[in-house]
Amino acid sequence: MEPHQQQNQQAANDIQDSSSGGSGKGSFLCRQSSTRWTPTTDQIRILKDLYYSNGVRSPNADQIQRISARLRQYGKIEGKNVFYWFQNHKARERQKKRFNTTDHHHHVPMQRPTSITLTNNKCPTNINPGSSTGVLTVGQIGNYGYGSITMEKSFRNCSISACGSNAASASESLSHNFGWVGIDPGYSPPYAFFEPKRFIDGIQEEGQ
Amino acid sequence: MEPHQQQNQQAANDIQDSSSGGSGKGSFLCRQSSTRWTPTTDQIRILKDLYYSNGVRSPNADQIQRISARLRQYGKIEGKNVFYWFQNHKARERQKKRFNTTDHHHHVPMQRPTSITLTNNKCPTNINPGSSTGVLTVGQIGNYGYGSITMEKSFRNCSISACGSNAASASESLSHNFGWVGIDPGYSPPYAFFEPKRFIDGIQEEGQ
DNA sequence: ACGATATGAATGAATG
DNA sequence: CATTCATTCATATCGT
Repeated sequence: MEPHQQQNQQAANDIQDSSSGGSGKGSFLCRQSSTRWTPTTDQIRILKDLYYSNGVRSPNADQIQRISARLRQYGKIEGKNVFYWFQNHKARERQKKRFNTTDHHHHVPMQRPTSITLTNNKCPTNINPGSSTGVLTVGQIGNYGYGSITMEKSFRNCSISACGSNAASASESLSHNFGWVGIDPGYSPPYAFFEPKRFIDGIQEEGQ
Repeated sequence: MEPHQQQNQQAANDIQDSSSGGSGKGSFLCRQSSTRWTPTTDQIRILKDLYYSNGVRSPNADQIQRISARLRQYGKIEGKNVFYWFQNHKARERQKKRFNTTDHHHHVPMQRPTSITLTNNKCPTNINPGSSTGVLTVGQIGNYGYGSITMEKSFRNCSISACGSNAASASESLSHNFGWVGIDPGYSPPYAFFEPKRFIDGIQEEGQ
């Protein structure tokens, strides 16, 4: 993100409203997919300000509305744009950090290398805490627990296959089984609607 | 959501299994590297059909079993996939509406007409309904016509051609729409198949 | 023009 | 059910 944002851009704006245009692109009938939202500098500035100065990471619906309403002054924008922006910004900051922690900053492709892409995420053995790339993290409004990037629960990375327990799951891959985490009979979550664990195969026991 | 259906579909994934028919094809071992389910177009079509035409929102374990069994003929799939699909689809439909609408539906104790209810079709560039590749379109079905299954996209190096034996599935797509898993086509109960309230709070047919 | 990168958008999978 | 995370696709943009 920081490396270089798109600095140019006309603030002007807002562009074509709908349909239209046909800017080149070759295909008409572009259904909204073309011309994805391109934030203006002002919008980006405000978004980053919210992100870094106000600690906003995952705004809820209400906040999103407010934010998008505010940003609308600077160009066309929708709620989902704001939503995705925060999602992406957060995810990418994290992702970038993940590569940077264990190793020195190298130029890692980190993106599908056009080849094998095993994408084997190395379980970050130790994420060095406190490397908040300039994040101020003031206050941390009402977020859930994550506020700072540093304390993210990245244990999720270890993913399903490895983390665990036995490698037994690897065996059934040829069948129709589910490499899904083993069920834990007897485990009844408080908020149990029915979890997928229940019906996966033939198990599908009673309703909890 | 659907403006561009992506991903290489169809299974065959499962690691390098037998490369029957895989032939040279450039690089083998492309292997999709993803452990997550990638629904085929047919599977998506059916799921949407269930969702929009049959009002299926939160199928219970039993329904999930049947649905997944039915979808299995179009590609690898498991119960949890169906479960998650409905969960996500429903959640996103709501969420999108939530932060995109100008109207705050805050719990107003009484019916106060003052609410704005802009209800503007926030749908960015609404796609004309009914574009869902010929699904039946019974009842009202909110918009969400985004079908665009025909759209072809650039795949990555890892082509999926070897995947085999589907492709034919596209043909029958228009016929058996109503042939729901265990139900006789022809009699399509609105929401008959799931019993009201299973073990959780009934949420199923609330809205639309 | 391409190729690489940055980033918007979408969605499967989980968790609370 | 809502929220969040991870992954991947699609495309705008920049560099050479």
